[in-house]
Amino acid sequence: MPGDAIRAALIRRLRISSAIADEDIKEIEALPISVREYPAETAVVRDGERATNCCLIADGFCARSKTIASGKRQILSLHIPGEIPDLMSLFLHVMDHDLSTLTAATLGFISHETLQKLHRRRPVVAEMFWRDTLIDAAMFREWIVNVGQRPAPARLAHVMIELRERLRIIGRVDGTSFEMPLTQEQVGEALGITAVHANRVIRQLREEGIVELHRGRVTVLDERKFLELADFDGRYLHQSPTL
Amino acid sequence: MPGDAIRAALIRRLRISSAIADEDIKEIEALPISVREYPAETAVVRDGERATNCCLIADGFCARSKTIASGKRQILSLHIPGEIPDLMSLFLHVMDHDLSTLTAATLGFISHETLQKLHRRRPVVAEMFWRDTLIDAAMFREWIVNVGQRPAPARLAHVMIELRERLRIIGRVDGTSFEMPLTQEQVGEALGITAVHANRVIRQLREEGIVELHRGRVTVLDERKFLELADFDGRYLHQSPTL
DNA sequence: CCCCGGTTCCAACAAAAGTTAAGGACGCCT
DNA sequence: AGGCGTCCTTAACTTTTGTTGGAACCGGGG
Repeated sequence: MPGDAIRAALIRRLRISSAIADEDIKEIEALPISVREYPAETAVVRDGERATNCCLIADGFCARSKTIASGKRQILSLHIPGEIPDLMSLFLHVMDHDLSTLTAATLGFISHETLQKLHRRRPVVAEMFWRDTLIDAAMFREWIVNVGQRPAPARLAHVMIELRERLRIIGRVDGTSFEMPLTQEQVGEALGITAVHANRVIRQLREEGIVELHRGRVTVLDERKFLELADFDGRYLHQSPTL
Repeated sequence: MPGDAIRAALIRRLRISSAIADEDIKEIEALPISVREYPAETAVVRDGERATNCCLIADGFCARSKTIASGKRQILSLHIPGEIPDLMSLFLHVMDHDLSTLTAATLGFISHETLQKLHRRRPVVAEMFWRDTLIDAAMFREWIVNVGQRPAPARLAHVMIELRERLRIIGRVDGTSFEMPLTQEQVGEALGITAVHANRVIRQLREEGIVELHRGRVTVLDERKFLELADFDGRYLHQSPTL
């Protein structure tokens, strides 16, 4: 049954930021999930749509974004397996942004109704999910700082390290390299710069022997320089449930 | 009793985004709140601190911000009376940013413990507060877009209009003008530009007869041009509880 | 196998924003 | 009234980023 692996990924991730009781795990494991495959570069939910489900990433990468009147697009966050990128739609039914796949992905859908019922039955689970949406917001805050205050090379390094720290938790970092399946166009949209400038910045970091980004994969060349450039403090990820 | 006016402001605001039952209003009115006065430009909670209370703005303006290693500061949001800017601390106990006053302010503090108990008693109230934190996140998303994709003059106009729409709800817009008590330094920190450039942009909008910002007060000179420049779509404020 | 479309890469030029430096306005305190 | 400090204002100059246009690369489909 494919749903099982999905549920396991979710539970593993929730454990990182909250402490869960066994009965609650059972409840989550019993959640009805309908699975669906998506090709790369496809909209899952669109800005303005009314959502009735939340979507759990079983496999693949997703991104959230907003497009303004001038046609420019801003990527707001990247999402990896085990995450529920549109949990917010549970109470904000009309989407205020897009959710789309970056790579081919398999997604599990859980209806809002099911989740609401679970929350009434198990307030602790509700709090866990609430906390998850709060971490989501914390990541947005850091993203604002990144786009607003850091020079472009540091912005790129920071996004890379954030992604790496999250991938590490699900065992998806392979030595000095990990996946970041964005085109340079999309890197630009994430950093608030043009694709041309994204290319310049990527090249600069390569030439300085700090980090390489090639075909959707990041390879760190000099960890010390990389960390120093990124100015990364992972506290905002709130990965410790004890605090 | 000073607490009453505070509670009333909170309830009025919650009503905008959620439908509330009478019993729930009674519960909120019964919440123990300890009131405290703050001078302008003072930290309320600091990045890294452990919070045990949430803070309700009774009067005055506040802002949330983060400071990076290089010393640069990014303002993340502005807050007005009736709001609870650090509701997120309820489940993210260690602050990942600063909350400080912009003007002299009177703040009401509600302990996390009290709120948790209320949530267990009244899950609907918990959902209301949850929804509030989700709207907070929606505002962060729009802030990312603003800083990442809009040219500086549009950024300024957008922040102004967002603030105006929120002030309007609490009856704080006076014809074509409203309060925005930021120094030009702070305007720069909000928009992700330097104070010098903030000055340039403010002057430009004044010279073009669009909007005037003087001594912490915005006066709109040409509403049509102002709206057009800002590219504002208020959907992200999620002000309709019916949707 | 080659062609095609989307990336990646690059250079030259234009525009936006940052830096530095300095004078002016204004409120506040004595 | 005078002095002081903060904010605002402006100019000249530098750096970063955007724009335009084009060449090279690469993978998939005919």
